[in-house]
Amino acid sequence: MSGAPRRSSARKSPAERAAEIAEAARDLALEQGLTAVTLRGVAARTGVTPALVAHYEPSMDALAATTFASIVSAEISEVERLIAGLPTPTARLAALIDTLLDGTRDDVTVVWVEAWALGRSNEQLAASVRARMDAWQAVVQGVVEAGIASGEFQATDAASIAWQLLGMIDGLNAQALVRWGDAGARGSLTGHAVEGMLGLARGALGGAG
Amino acid sequence: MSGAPRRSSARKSPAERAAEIAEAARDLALEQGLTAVTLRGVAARTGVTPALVAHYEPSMDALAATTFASIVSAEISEVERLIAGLPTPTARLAALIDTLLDGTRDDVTVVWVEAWALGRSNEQLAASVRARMDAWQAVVQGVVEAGIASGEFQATDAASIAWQLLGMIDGLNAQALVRWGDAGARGSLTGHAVEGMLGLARGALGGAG
DNA sequence: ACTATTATTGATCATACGATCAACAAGAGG
DNA sequence: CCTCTTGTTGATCGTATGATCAATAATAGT
Repeated sequence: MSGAPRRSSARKSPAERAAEIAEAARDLALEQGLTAVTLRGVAARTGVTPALVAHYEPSMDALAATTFASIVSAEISEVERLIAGLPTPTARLAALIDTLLDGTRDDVTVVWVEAWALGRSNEQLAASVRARMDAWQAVVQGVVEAGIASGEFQATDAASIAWQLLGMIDGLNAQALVRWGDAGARGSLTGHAVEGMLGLARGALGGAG
Repeated sequence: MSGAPRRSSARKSPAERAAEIAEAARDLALEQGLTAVTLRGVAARTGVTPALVAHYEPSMDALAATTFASIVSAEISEVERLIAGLPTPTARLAALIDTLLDGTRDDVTVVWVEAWALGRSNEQLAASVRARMDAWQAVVQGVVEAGIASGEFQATDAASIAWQLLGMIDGLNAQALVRWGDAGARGSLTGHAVEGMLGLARGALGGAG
């Protein structure tokens, strides 16, 4: 008799419930894309009513924006942690390229591509996309600047190079989304391309990982 | 009195009407994105009833796919025509990169980005995207192969290089969609990157256009 | 123990989407 | 001029979305 289905979800503190909703939205976005972050979808995943989700979130546009921010921020932190231990800018850049192109983050790529598309009708999301792009660029720019300072890289405009590299990575990952099959030589060719931008000798970035 | 609004649209031959609908869908996609290619949207633009559009198109998924194919095919033909007159593979590659990154095709870029996103729930569109990507890749690969044959380019895997270059271009254009403001150095940096891939001397691709 | 607060629900509204079908009307063929 | 074909419409169905609001129930405070 103890298993009698409770009609209403257990009452929780606002902070706890808000965290639950945010987590449900995040998981949903990673599994099925930002498009799946819907009022009813998030509600079902959290185990509550659509009305409660609406009660906690100002609007679904806003939830999409914060969900995107949460996912990408985590990605950035993860990569920062990964390259922090490496000794030289060259090694850090090679590792960054390698990990971002190894195909283990396709779920995040889906979120990026959808965010670009949805951003055209969701201004909050668009703003969040711009902010996260800036954050990514800052990370890459930092590595490039360090390489210039140490004399490893022959270049002047670290900011533009960072944008260029991110564009390459995003484009290749987006392609792989549709063309999963030849994820092969992505890494090493990108390495050669970056060597060209940085005035490095061929193979300086170590080819594929 | 002659201006009495006719209740029904003038009757036309199926071929003519089908062409009207296709054109309306195309224009709509270029102006507002593939998402705007809706039953009611296309109908309003054509000046007919939603039911008539449904009568001519097997499904809206199919219309999205053919509309995408139409737009991208036109883009490919245009670029092919543009580079056909140039003397060397180096000049053709430089012109190709330059025209695809000059920002005059942002409407097509929107269609591409939306197609990547929508393709996840529209299998016909996804197939169309794959086909058009292959077509683009064939064009670029042809130029690269010619450059290898003539000895201008130092490379072996023309196919992979073509994919890499297209990925770079797509990614940079997608970025520019959100970050329109610094469209500046895209071109020349991409040139240096490609020089790196092809074993060319720095500046061989002529820098920015 | 009683009350005030508020987390939570059920019902409902308005909108937009794709799709179908009987009925109408414009033109073609005899 | 009449009839048959068919391009075209109006109405309608089913679904999915975001959003709002009065009512309920569980907790916190006294």
